[in-house]
Amino acid sequence: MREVALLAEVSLKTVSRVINGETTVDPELASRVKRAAAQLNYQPNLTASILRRSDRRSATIGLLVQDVSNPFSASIYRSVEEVATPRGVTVLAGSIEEDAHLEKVLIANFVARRVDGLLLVPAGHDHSYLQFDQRAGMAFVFVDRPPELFAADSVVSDNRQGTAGGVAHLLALGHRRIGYCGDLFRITPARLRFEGYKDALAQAGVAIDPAIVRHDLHTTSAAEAAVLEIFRSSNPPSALFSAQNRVTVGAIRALRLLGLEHQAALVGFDDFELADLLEPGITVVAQDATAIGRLSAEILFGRIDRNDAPVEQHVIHTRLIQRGSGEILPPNRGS
Amino acid sequence: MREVALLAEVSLKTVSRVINGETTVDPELASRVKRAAAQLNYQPNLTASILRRSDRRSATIGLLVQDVSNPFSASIYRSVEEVATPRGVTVLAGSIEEDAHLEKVLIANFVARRVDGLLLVPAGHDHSYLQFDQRAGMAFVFVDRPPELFAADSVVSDNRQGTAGGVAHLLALGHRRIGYCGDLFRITPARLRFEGYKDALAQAGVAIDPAIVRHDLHTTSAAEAAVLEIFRSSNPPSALFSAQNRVTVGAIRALRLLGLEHQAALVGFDDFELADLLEPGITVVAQDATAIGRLSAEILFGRIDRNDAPVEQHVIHTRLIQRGSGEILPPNRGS
DNA sequence: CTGAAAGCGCTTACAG
DNA sequence: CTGAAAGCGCTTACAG
Repeated sequence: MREVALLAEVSLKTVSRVINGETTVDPELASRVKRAAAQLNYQPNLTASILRRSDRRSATIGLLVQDVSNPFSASIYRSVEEVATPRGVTVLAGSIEEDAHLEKVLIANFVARRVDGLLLVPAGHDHSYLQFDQRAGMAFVFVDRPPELFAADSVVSDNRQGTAGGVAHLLALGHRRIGYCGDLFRITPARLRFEGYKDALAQAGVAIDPAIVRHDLHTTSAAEAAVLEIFRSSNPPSALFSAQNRVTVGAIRALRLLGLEHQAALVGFDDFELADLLEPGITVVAQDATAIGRLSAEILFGRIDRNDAPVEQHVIHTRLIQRGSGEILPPNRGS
Repeated sequence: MREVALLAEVSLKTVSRVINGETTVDPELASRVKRAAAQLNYQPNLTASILRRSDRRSATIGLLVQDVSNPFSASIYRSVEEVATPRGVTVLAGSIEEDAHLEKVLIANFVARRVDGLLLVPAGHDHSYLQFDQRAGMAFVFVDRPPELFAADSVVSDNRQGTAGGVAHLLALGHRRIGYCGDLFRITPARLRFEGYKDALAQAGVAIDPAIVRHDLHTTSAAEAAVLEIFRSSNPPSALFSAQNRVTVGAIRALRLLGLEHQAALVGFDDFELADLLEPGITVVAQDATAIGRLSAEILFGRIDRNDAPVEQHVIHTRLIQRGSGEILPPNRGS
């Protein structure tokens, strides 16, 4: 900028005005500045401008998910971007990989870069360490999982009711022995989904059998192995609820291997591409990732603008989509 | 930092030394500084530090893909992150959406934020506008698509040979009438894949019939409509090559609707999750997105460290995976 | 409408 | 081992 000013023979301040599109500049001077900037291939330095500016806005927000390559995370990312881009805001993203330490490292990094706000799918269970940043004006919105020991807005699915609805669907068809396979139990939505499973069974007066319940299945292959084990046991269930998208894929693989895909009913939590093209089609409790991402981003921008509104938890409803796998009848009721 | 210095009763420079972990500080002073920093909840400002530092490294790279929610892009993103994170480098990402203008806007934004280098899946066809940034020291690596009118490293799949191999596979089974459905024709890999299709047909002495060739199919639904049309015609092909992952999904949907999934052979370019669980399993020419992302990132970091090596194009090989849909025989040879 | 001075939070280059 | 001064590229707050 200094060089541009020298070449255009104006002051630094005049160059700054032209670059920022202020209208109170003599057209003659403005065009001289523009010519000089083009000639020197001047590139404004946003970071310097942010450092000095009084509002201190960086026009950047951070998004921390567990794994950018999981389709659920990717959909959230995409919908956040769709809210941010029209505002001229850039999204910085990162993957936490269910590691509470990595969560802290990435947040510190983003805070050090002075993002305007942070969208967070947290791995940890104590977010009190964020209170200093929050007091210093950092805006936080928790996505998919609520904050713990910390007050911030959140946008989550109705994990408990959604799961209860999916399990109730199986119960209504006459299933009485329904297995359950879930993601890492320490993750709040995983715990809530299990609560929903218990709710539905209790409502129907069915006792839980720990022999057909598995937690902490975090990869497709772990889920596959668990489902194989459950269905190879002496007293297998007639139906299964898989409480996460990767778990559902593992369950499908296991049932295929056993040749049981048309005998055992399956309902999964979270929808995925091609679920309708499998045979049978996979019945799911679908989350609305797009709505979650969009609302989270909108709330974050609201917080960034004025940080005084009371903290709220927003619940996005899930929807049961029947495609066949969840409508398989139990043996005693089968045709 | 100034406030920390005041509270600890040392100079600004001493605080800077402690924060940056320099060892030439009296332990007594160092601990006083640390206490003061903790008490004031001091957060270092990375952007200010970068602005002043002589090497000017921001420890940030930019990644521009077409659509972060496409599984191919998501895999690249993930593998780039796996190279960047251990180096303490943050990845800034954005979606170009096949819009050459948006490409320029996002690049300008990233350059203004002084990223150390840029990984780019380009939408445009004239990258000469990047030469000023390149001369100013910005490192570029083109991913999945080569640069045009511009010299930079690139990492791409062997689109032409991979497609030729997939089509040759169908020809070897006796298919003579093979349809082709491709993504936006202006995209270089789309064009190269079509070249590969033509290569294989020419090699086998089979003439191309434009009636069963479609380009510019950019969404699943557009591909589905095109495939419906091709197979509903009076002279449908016995096999189809779908040249992109979304196109393949559309083709699968169309063949299902027509009840032809076990009659018409299908080979797709780019692998996707669950391809093996469909009936029939989908035969694909698989790209190694992880290798592409990883190599691209490594080359970029090499460029950032020393910018003098000659520009290279790296080709990552594809691999034919036979799963059933590509092994369906033509009617005259059918059992 | 234009510009000279000060300063954002930090590091450099130097002197002690 | 420690610190006072200058400056990274920009904007603010003011005077003209």
